[in-house]
Amino acid sequence: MNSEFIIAVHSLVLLAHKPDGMASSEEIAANVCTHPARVRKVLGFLRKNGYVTTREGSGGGYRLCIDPSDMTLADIYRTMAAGAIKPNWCSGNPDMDCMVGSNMQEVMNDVFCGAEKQLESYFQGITIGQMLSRIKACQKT
Amino acid sequence: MNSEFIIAVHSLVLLAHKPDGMASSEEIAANVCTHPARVRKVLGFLRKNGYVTTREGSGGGYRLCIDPSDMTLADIYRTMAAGAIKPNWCSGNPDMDCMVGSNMQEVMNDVFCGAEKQLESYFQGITIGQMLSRIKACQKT
DNA sequence: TCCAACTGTAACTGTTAATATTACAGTAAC
DNA sequence: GTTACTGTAATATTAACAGTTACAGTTGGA
Repeated sequence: MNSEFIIAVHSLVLLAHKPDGMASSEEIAANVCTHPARVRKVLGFLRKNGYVTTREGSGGGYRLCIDPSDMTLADIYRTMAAGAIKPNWCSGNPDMDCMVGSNMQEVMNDVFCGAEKQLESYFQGITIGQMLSRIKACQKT
Repeated sequence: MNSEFIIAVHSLVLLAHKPDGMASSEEIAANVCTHPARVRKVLGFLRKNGYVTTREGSGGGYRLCIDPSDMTLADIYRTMAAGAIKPNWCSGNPDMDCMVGSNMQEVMNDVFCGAEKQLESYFQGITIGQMLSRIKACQKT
């Protein structure tokens, strides 16, 4: 799994938690524990997909523009990490003479496509709002 | 996802397909498209978990010792790639002052554990025997 | 109008993980 | 005892990933 998915989710939860729903890349990076440039890259994707708005210049930053309970991890997965569970390495070779070796890539591909759908349906059931609730629950205990 | 999972599945399907259910690391490696030493490593794991038997020395090799229709991808996943969908990178830090940053690791971990279970239940529904059937179906078309 | 605080991007570096390769000891069949 | 294997460790080699630097473009306010 792509770690940009994690950065995206963490950033959105943080924005949902902030009273004014806004933060700079520097503030988010400190919370996520990474470099501001990386946060800007990830949140740039989220902006292009309509999850946040950005304001450049002094006093600028990122702001959530969707209700946290309407945003699922599946949306973010599709945006940031689609196809991430399938390994980039693959076995066999379609030009091969053997039935197994020549068709394995196609069959394996189908298997991972199914796995991806399964994963997406799981992520579909978790919203950013729920993530925030879970974090609050952690805090109490 | 770990590519050793793919090598394991491919090797087992190949063994299931062979009339005598047997092959050497060299033969398997040529079919999978990797190095024999890698195949030996992966099939060593499978031997330790009781899926294949090996015979050293001349005329030796690997032999399937479980019915292909009793062996699911979930078994292989647990053996070769457990925990593979969770990224090794993680955001936040438990020692942090912020509620979001300090609890994100734990919540994210729970999310990925759930995802893993979901994936395993999907793999549970696919056997090595079915993989071979799918490959035969590919061949016909 | 200039300065300070931001985002947007691209280029580059360093580090880690994945894969390939080599090597050789151990084992079994002929 | 020679040949054909597995088992395993060590060592390249390569690709992926995260971190960093740099700078142009934008905005708000002194």
